[in-house]
Parts: sequence; C-alpha cells; structure tokens
Amino acid sequence: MKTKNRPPRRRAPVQDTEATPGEGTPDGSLPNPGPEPAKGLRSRPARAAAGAPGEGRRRRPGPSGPAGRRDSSIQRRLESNERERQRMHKLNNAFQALREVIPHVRADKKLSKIETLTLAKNYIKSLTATILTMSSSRLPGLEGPGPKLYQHYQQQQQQVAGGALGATEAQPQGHLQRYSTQIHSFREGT
DNA sequence: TAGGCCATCTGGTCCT
DNA sequence: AGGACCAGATGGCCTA
Repeated sequence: MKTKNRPPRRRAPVQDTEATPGEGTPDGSLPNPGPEPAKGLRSRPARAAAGAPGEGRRRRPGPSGPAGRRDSSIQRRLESNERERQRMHKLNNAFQALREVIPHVRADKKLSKIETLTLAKNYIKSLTATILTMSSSRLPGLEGPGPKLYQHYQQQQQQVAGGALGATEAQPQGHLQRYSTQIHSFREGT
C-alpha cells in the first residue's frame, strides 16, 4: 500500500449504469472464471449459478461504459478491470492468511474483514502486552530490556494515540482484557 | 424481508 | 503513459 498524502477525493457524478442483472456480458466483457474460487461462505460458482449462466455479477455498462466507447478504450477498460480483480483477489488472499493466524473460537464461522482486522489489532496488542510483562518480570532490577521495552512501548502508544489513550488502554493488561473480551463475544456469536 | 457482507465495475488520482 | 490504488455504486447471496 502506497503512502499517499492526497486531499480527500470527490467521486465523479454517478453514471447511470442501467444495471441489468442476468443479462450476462453484452459488452463482451472478459468472462470471469477467477483465479480461484473465493474461499468463504459463498463461492463464486455458487453466485454465478444464481445469476447469469457462467457469470457472477456483471453489470451492463451505461452510456459512459464500454458499450459506448471505441474498441481500444474498451480493451483498456477490460484490462483494467482484470487487474483490479487480481488486486482484490490478492487482498482477499492476504485477509485469508491473516484469518488463519488469528486464534479465534468459532472456526466454523468465517471472520468478516472488519472482524479480522479488529481481532488482529487486539491480538497484536495482547501479544505485545504479554511480551512486555514476561520480559519485565523475568529480568528483575535494571538488567535486561524489560523496563526499557515497557517504557518504549508506552511512548509509542502515547505518540500513536496522541495521548488520548484511556487508562486501561495504556496498560498491557488492558489489551489482553480487550482481546479476551472480543474472543468471548465471538464465542457468543455476537 | 431487511440488513450485512461481499465481488465487481468504474473513473479519479497518484506514482513510477 | 500505464499501472496501482482508492472509493462510490450496484447488485447478488445469506442469515436472522
């Protein structure tokens, strides 16, 4: 992900895409077999089967879409679409990889993206807290990196949050508590 | 049926 | 210039 410092974007006026689900690919869009079926509750084949034959969701382009363009423009758009699909697939693969390393209870239920990110954040924080706790307790006195680690961690937290961390949040135990609470909420299915 | 989640399309913006 | 990134729009699928 690139780091960009750009002003807030404003979406261009909405084009009337005249969505007509189930019409397939009237514009000759590339068929979308997909590099791999989406891993999850719903697979692409399942989606495709319910819609147009052999196709997932494909909208018919509106006046500004490929249907009203020159061939070269259409080709570029289709290639761009394909790249975007690949990019999103890579992103989803990364999400899946992340899901697989986050311990959580309901293994039968796939974590959503927002759940994955939130859980991962709290998991990292709880691991950090654990490391800090262990390193400081195992090395009594001024020896070892424990106290320094903890001080460094606290400084980082204050910088990142702009000093807006709550009292509980600033403590390693707070992260652990939050993570276990979240795990519990997933177990309850809430 | 409503709401949540998701895949895809699309055009704008930024980067190389 | 072309590709990557981003976010809005759209519509399908699933669950409560």
